Amino acid sequence: MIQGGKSSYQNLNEKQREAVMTTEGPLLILAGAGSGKTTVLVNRIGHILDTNGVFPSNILAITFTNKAAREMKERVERILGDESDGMWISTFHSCCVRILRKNIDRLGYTSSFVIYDRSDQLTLLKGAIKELDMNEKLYDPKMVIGHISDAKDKLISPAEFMKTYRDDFKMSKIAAIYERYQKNLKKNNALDFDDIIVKTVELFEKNEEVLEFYQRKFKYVMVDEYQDTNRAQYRLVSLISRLHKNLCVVGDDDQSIYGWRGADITNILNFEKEFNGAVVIKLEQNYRSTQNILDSANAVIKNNNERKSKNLWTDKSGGEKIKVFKAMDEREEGDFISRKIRELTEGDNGMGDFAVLYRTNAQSRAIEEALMRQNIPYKIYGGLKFYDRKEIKDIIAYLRLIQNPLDDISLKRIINVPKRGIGLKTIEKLESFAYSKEENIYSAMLDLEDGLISTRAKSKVEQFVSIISTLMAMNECMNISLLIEKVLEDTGYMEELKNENSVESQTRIENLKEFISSAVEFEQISEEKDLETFLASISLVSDLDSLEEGDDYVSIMTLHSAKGLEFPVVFMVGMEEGIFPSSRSVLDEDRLEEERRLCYVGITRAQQELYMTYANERTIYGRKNYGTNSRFLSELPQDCLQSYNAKIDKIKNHPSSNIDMREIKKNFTFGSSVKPEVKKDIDNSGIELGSRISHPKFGEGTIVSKTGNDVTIAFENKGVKMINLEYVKLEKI
DNA sequence: TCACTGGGGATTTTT
DNA sequence: TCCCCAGTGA
Repeated sequence: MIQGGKSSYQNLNEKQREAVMTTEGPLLILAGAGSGKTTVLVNRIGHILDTNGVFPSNILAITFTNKAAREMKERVERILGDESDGMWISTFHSCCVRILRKNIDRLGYTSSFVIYDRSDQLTLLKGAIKELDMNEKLYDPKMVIGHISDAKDKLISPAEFMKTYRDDFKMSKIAAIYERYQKNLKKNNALDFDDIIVKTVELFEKNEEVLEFYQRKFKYVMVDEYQDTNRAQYRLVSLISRLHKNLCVVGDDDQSIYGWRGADITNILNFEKEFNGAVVIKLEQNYRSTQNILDSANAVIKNNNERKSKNLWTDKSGGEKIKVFKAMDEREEGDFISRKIRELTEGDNGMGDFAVLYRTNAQSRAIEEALMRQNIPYKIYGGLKFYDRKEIKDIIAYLRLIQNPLDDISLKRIINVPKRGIGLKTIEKLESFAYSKEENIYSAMLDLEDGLISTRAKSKVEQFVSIISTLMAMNECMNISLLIEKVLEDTGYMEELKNENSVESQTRIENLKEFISSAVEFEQISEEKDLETFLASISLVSDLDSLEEGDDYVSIMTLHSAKGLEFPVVFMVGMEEGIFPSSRSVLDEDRLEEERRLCYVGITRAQQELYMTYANERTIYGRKNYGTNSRFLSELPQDCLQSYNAKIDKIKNHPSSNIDMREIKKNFTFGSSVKPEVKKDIDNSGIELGSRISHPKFGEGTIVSKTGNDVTIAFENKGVKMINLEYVKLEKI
């Protein structure tokens, strides 16, 4: 039945084969970096299908990224061909969207729901705060979104949230905002990213027969990157697999770097406890990197306490040493990298062999400038995403409104884009009118009462309605790419851009054209070709999906974005205390361990060569900072290293800083830009870890860490702040 | 309604 | 430093 079926398992190592053969019951595969987990998953799927009575449609494989899903799908198709039809290999989100489209009416939404991204969320949330007559200054929307998202990750409903924080003034206000926000989402027939998971769980828990349907369907469930799952995803997975119990999860606790996004590392650490009779298989043989690279990665990660022990090994012994370079500043750091790349491309390496990885996006500029100076082609991942561009968001807003007229957020976005003389006042009136009738803005616009708005405004609104309703009719009979062109034309959007005739408007037009071609491509490859599916698919993609390895350019990106990728030569830059590990994590053991895992992820991206660089002096947000080497550098084994010029210092937090971290976290404020007051007026020798000082503005505090001229101080009632000694005079107490 | 300005804030972000 | 947003004046 399967081409090359069993015989191909001969290429697997013993552990891998064991993982492939273990198909029944709960299975945890601890797959170290580069240990061939996708190969195992793909072969395992093939093996499951060898079993009598199992069909492709009985298999569900879940990944986090589209890229991973696509890769797995391709590889499965390669060994199974048409046999793979009907199998679900998709991301958590697209799998849930698929389920919701069918059944969400049971939760009071309609199947034409739209998906809100982060900026839509923010708009909606600000509206909710306003409706509740609260002050945005006090309830910072980003902070509130954080709390809401956190709650959703943990499946905490607004009501439960309220109950938990009944006695906490501020948090109970946030609970009220959460409740209103959720109500408004529903009113707009919209889901945010978190809802996609949460609502699916809700659907399953409230509708036994729906759950049963999927439980029966999916006899075998596989989850990739299990270390990144949150509570909600954990719940989802355990619900679906409860009947057959054939749940296989693959993950690496050492690569858990999304804790701050709600990923719950205990999901993987406690798997054996949660799922009775679970088998655990460790894949420790690495096929990617040299021994030196692996030794370094192992040595760094060994400093973490919270982990399942694991030791990567390879039969590729030796290899190039890890090269450490100390630069004067970020400019020299960049030049070192571009020189090295030039040098190595004289030999066997192509531009596509290199990646430059940094901790924060802000670091990309110095790197870009250096690469440009040497005329090195590069591609940057992250930063402003294609779908985040204004013109793309505008056209998407039009499409969303056409699909789902309940979507007030999209309507408000484009009602006056391009300018049609419908101003803020008019929109406000329309909104409160709609609100009073418990309707959405668009439907309110369909039958306007006389005298509500001026006749001038009224005729403008009617024009707008007529454009949209025509487009809605067109959607019924037209394919998407054509519809998009119609939208751009009929709304006057394209015309306005053309009239502007600037370089900027030109790129916007280019981007819109690219958007149209993405629609054309969608029409060619997708089974369902309706607007609904198109909009969902673009809400669920990221720029990272477009990364193609082997191309002739250097890839530059954050360490987070690099997870799952590999490159022959990797540069990890900005290896300085305060940058990496970030100054926000050095005070907290858990966060520091996550930074260390991020470092582990970075190191294990390298196949042959790894460079680590740091700078003495770095300008951050227009201010000079002086740094010391990252503690992670000092954790590397000496005999794996080759240093150009660096003497690596050991970094330690003050051991006896007997400060209660929980207390500090409560009112953690960071990076208050302390204005230059008194110039260098401090005897640096007076600043020691643990010593008590007094700050002109913040009062008394204790010094908890020190890097160059930056000291971090825990203040009695102002939380923790980082102070640059160059600008502020501190008095020793 | 729109263009300008000044203040404040600025990890990481698979979907 | 650079970008976003709220507030202001024409």
